[in-house]
Amino acid sequence: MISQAIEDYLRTIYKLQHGGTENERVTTSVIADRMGVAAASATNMIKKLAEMHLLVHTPYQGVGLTGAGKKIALETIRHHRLIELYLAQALGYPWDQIDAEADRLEHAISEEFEDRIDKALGYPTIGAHGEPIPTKQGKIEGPDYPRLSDLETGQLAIIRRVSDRNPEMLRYMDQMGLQLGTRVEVRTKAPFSGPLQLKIDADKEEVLGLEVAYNIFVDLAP
Amino acid sequence: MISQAIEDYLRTIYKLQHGGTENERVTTSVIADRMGVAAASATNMIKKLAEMHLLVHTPYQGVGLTGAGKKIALETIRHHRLIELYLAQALGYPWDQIDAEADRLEHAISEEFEDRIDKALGYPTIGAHGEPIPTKQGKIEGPDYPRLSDLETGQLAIIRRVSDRNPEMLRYMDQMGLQLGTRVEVRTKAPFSGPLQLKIDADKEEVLGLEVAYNIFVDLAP
DNA sequence: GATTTAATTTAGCCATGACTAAAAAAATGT
DNA sequence: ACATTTTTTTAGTCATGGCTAAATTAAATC
Repeated sequence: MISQAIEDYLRTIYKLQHGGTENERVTTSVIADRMGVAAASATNMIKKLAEMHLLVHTPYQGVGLTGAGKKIALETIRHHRLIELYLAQALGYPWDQIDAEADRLEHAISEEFEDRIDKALGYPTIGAHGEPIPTKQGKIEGPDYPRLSDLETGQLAIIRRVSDRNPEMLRYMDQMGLQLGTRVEVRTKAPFSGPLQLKIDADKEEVLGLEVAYNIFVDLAP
Repeated sequence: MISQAIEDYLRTIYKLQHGGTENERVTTSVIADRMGVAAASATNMIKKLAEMHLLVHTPYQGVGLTGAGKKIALETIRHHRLIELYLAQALGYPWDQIDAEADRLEHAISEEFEDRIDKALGYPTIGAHGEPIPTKQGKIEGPDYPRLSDLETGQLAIIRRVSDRNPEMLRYMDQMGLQLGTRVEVRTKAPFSGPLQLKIDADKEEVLGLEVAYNIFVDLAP
């Protein structure tokens, strides 16, 4: 049987394989860290998931999801993102709170519920933080946007996606007026990994640290 | 800690104490039956709940909730009924499906979520099957409606509440045009616990079995 | 009142998924 | 190359909440 814990692990592993910087090995300790459990607990679950053929484990090396594992991960991610979007759009939740709430709800919903909120939202393909929402068939695709921190002085862009990992950072972005669709222009970029000076929405100028900029993905304006 | 299982047991026990016919003892076997578990499992949980002072258990006699136990039960019932109503009103669920869905969701929601759907629904006091919704403070009150099966020939009444226990029965009521607010008139009542002949909504006549009528509560029209 | 039946409890087991402590393997430093 | 540190795994424990089988108590029947 597929328990909640299994779903959580698979989702976490999927996101580590993909979301993260390319070609990083997905190791026991990274998984344990993300799941907030002890390394031994992660080892146990990895062993179990390997026995269930949901992932392949090379001891001391890391894991990789199988087709079956990926399928479950994507279903779980779909649930999660649909719920997030529903919380934001239908119930007016701010975007820094939806991840935590969706974490709890995603395991409790039925297919019926998923279908109904999907319909209520108009069959969306993009989540509340700009991430692509996997289809019911388990397809996921979305553009590979560059990070705001990679832009050069003078470049103009539109915010298309943000990392949802740190709620405090999301709140900070809100404060700065940085949302999906916001137009930003890099006025100056300080050397040695310094902060960016941004023009936001052709409106106001702000200084933004590189760590925040690293978690914002943009579409280069033509 | 208050686990999901504890909440489920307390809610079930509360409903057995109140909802049911008066003065029935709430015994281990009745609880086990309603929870769908073996009697021994219920015994274990009852023991645990008694140790937590959430109920008082007289061995071989039955249980009674303490103030603390009742409080948790009512919170859980509030969650459940708010979710049910939300599913029906906001997502268009038919009333025979909301109980099962709410069962799964009720343990997953936060206070924040409860507050938001409460607000979205306009702070309702009556649930989707006509049951009173406990307040946040744990107060619950509602009229004691007579059962449709207790009416006499010729009486006119309005449906105010139905039992939500049997989804199939709810579906049947729907088919017959029996909903909250529906006006019914008892045309004839067959003797020896026979069926009722009803005029529904001054519209059509139908014959209704006594078991169904027993699960419908009505307001006597003046 | 004795016996049978039904309800309840006890005893002991299982799966899940956490944990700590210790052992083993891999990576790193000198 | 060898010692140290870090990562991973193994071993063994715990709490939760189910289960069955057997024992006990209460209720019902003769």
